[in-house]
Amino acid sequence: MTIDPDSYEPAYIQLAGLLRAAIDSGELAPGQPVPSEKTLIQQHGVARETVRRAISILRAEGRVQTLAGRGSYVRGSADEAEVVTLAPGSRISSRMPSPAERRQYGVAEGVPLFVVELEGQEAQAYPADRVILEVPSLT
Amino acid sequence: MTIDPDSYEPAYIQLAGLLRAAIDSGELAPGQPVPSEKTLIQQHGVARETVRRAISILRAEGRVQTLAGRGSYVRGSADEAEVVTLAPGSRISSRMPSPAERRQYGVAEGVPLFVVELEGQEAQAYPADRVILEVPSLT
DNA sequence: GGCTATTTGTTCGTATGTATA
DNA sequence: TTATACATACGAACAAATAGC
Repeated sequence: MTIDPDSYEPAYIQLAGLLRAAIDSGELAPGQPVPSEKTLIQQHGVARETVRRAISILRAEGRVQTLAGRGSYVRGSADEAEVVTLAPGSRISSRMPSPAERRQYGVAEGVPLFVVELEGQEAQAYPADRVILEVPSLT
Repeated sequence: MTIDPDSYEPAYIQLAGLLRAAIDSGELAPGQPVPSEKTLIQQHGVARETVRRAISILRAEGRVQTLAGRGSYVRGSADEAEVVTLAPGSRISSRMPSPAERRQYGVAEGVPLFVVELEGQEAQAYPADRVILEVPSLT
């Protein structure tokens, strides 16, 4: 699989696609490191910015986790997600957090934020990569 | 308000903060254009990439909308959001969509995706910038 | 503790293409 | 057509974090 610089599709999108496919196929299994930037630059003959943009896409999709000075690692599909039960009448929105919200709620870079609002109560927020919301069953 | 290149805080984060504050304070009102890249480069004495990264942050937060060849514009806070009612037993997660998902569900660039799963049914997905999820009241 | 190699993070410069006015 | 503005992509440099010795 190679990257076509003349494609209508930007190189960083192509590279993200290659890496996404490798993850989805199991070629890159959870816990395994994604090849380093330098390796990807050499393997695909692209610039560093192209590699970094591709990685950032996978990070935002929750597929990999990047550690400064170490590398990027494939995340498990359902690693450890806390289940939060929703109260009746709750309204849920999701968006990217501001830095202040990232700090306040402990949200990783590139990860969306859940905002749960309930009439007469203060809004609650959760990192979307570590929390699943649940509507209680009737039983 | 100025940007300090020697700060521990990256210049693009500082600039995003300045612009965010300008939007939140109403100095930049909904519908108004954000200053152009060239203007921001000159006003703050930073490189183009610094400006572009700052803008991309605001875009991901849903605060601005960027139109190629024109500029970035401040988005209205609660423009028009569809309310989707959740069935009992639903489980909700949120993440950035892959390109295929963006096409399939009509999600704008930099906007998270809601994924609603219900036992025994196919998962449903919604663009998080146009949809609010609601847990029905008991009444 | 330090030192070194590796890797990611940030910033600048430059160039080309595309879309809009 | 020209000017403006955003999108992509290359190269380069230095800083910061990490790991191993």
